[in-house]
Amino acid sequence: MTESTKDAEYLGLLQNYYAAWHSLPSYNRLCEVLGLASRSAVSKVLNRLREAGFLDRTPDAMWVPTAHFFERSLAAFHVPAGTPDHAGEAGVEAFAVDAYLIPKPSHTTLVPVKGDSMIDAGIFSGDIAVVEQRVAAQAGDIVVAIVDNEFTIKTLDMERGKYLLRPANPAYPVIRPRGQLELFGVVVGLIRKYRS
Amino acid sequence: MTESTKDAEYLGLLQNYYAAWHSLPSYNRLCEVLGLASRSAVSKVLNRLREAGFLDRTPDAMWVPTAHFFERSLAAFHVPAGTPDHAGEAGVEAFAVDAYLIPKPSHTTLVPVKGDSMIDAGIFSGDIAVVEQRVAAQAGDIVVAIVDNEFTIKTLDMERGKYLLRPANPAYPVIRPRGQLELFGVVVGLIRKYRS
DNA sequence: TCGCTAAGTGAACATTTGTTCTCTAGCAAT
DNA sequence: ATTGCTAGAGAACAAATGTTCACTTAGCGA
Repeated sequence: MTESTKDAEYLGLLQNYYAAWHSLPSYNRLCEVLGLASRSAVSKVLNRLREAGFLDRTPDAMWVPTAHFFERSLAAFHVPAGTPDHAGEAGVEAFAVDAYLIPKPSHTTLVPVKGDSMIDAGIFSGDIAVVEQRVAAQAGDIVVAIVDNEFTIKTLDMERGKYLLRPANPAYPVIRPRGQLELFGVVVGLIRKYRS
Repeated sequence: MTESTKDAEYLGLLQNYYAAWHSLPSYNRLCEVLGLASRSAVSKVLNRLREAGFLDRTPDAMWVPTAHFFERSLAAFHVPAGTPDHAGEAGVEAFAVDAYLIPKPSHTTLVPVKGDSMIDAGIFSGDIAVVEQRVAAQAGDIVVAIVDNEFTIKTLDMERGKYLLRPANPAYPVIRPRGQLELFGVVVGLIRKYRS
């Protein structure tokens, strides 16, 4: 059961539509989106995509995307090294962004980054930090801490048995908490979006 | 115009349903999900949520969640001691990450980054670049280009009408393509994962 | 060339959809 | 109490839904 080229194209169109609207359209709309003239053809396409594992149905028979639907192609080559052989573009594998970045959704929060105190660590203002909430961390972890009632992102370090928060920017001072260090969570990932 | 407590509850139920199925149910199903007996009540709830900015409709009048729908306030979490002023910034719910980063799934590839030639731009070895494949780009864009049969990620710039590729690391030279510059795509996002 | 298969068309169908209307119950303010 | 207001119930409706059927077309191998 080879994945048909045409169906892959249909899947791409569906993914684009879903990315724009966060929802799958009705059959009538699908005719336009997929470039088909009849709803019965749409029905067949959807059933094929379900058999391929990209779609599923709710108990109410509504079409919904599966985890496979959200997988993206991950280029096998590295940048800049590597041998492109880009004609084939072979060796792309599936990659689910959400599952990769957020293994524990219930304990994870996305925190917008403000300020440039971690600029040398490649964390810029406007980035979004993926924060796993927990109370314990190790020296070397990048953490979200609460200092003077404000959230701040810094590298956690230890000096003579006491924790301190180290910025990654020489223009900022090291923070040595007076009492207990209040930890919001550990930064486990980073998201950045370019352009608007 | 106060945000009703009941509506907030309805919104939560909707968010739960959406988290489970990645789709909004039909009115009949919504009656069960929201605990209402009549579809007209459902209609009113949805319209209220639209006015509050959590829902919208496609041109085909289908209900879809808006960006607000996916937002989750930091304040919703228990923060140990104190009320940090997080300046009204809000987190985004986990499953929206994918849609946030990848507006055009079918033209997007994820490319692992190797090397430190873009380190000053906050792009490190091991990061994953979100690359939108296209042939045109503007000066200032970070692009994935093909130079000497190798993929490379650099900032695109123009000098005297000719394109050149500028690294974000003084240790690397500017690349001035001899002939035509071959573009693989434009970097529209970045993903980084800390620790394993 | 002949068939075979799969993909797409177009019409018909009973259901279901979402909307609109009127009506009732609860709540708040006076 | 009475008045107003809103949330929700319930019925009625035209319109749209998704499925099924028989039919056409295109591609492929023998």
